Amino acid sequence: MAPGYQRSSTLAALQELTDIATLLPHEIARQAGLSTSELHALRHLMRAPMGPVDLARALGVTSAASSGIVDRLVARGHVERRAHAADGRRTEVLITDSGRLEVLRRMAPMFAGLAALDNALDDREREVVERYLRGATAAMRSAM
Amino acid sequence: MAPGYQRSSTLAALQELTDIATLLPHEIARQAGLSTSELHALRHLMRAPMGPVDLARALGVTSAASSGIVDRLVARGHVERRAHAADGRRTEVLITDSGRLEVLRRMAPMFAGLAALDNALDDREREVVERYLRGATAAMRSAM
DNA sequence: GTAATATCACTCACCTACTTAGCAATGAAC
DNA sequence: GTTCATTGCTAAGTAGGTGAGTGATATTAC
Repeated sequence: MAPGYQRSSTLAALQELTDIATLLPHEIARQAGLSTSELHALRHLMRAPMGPVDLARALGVTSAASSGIVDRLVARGHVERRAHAADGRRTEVLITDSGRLEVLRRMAPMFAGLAALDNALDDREREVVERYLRGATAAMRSAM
Repeated sequence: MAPGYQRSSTLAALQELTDIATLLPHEIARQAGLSTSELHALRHLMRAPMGPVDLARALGVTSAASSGIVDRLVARGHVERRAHAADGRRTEVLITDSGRLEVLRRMAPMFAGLAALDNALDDREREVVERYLRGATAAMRSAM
């Protein structure tokens, strides 16, 4: 936290949360024997299949790096490549059950905790929390 | 977010915040011409000088890597090494004005936004937000 | 006081995972 | 049919990490 800004308990809590949020993917990846890029790739692919170039954009890397990430995930049986139905240039990368499970079982404790936390909020509290979270996101975007 | 868990607006907002929080150091580092490890080193050193091994622990890297990080920051004029007053094995790494400014001026918009957000909370709201943030942190720790 | 052990900070060799540049195949626009 | 754009890859090079080892220094045990 910067000098000149009053350090409040909410700002301290936010700092701790964002520090943990940065560490978590590294730790989950380490447990799963993956790099953080591989883990993030699996997280994106859990939502829907995507092509390597789309995956590159989602991960913020080049298409060359994306090819390598997909190669390594294929080698582990976590994803598979398929030809695109309509566009001969493209491939589609789909997560396998192995890949999906690798992510889910490690993140399940977090999801359960977050769901319980969320369910404990009443409507008014939820509104306050959401406004704060969106405000914090906007504040961070202003430095980007 | 995992299937089976109800996706609420607060969980969506939290997801967006944690994604941004992960991207922000990369973007700040890129703007400053630093690696993310170098940026995090500067953030730690803004609080107090520390030795390379302490810095290694704080950053989660080996002492070899820490030496390299310090080397590169010295080369940029962002830190300096000094001999330790009492322990001949140790050095102390101190941030310079250049290094401090490099971090602060890029993060100032975020700090200002977060301070404004914080100041807009009344006591009851603050209690709700802090409880939520600490709960979210605990949920993430449970997956580590 | 001396020896054994531990710690600090570094160097070196090696490795991983990225980038840049370039290419072949394919699709879009004309 | 030609030109331009996109996809996805390979090859070469780079950045930044680790593990192992080293010398200097401090601490502990005797």
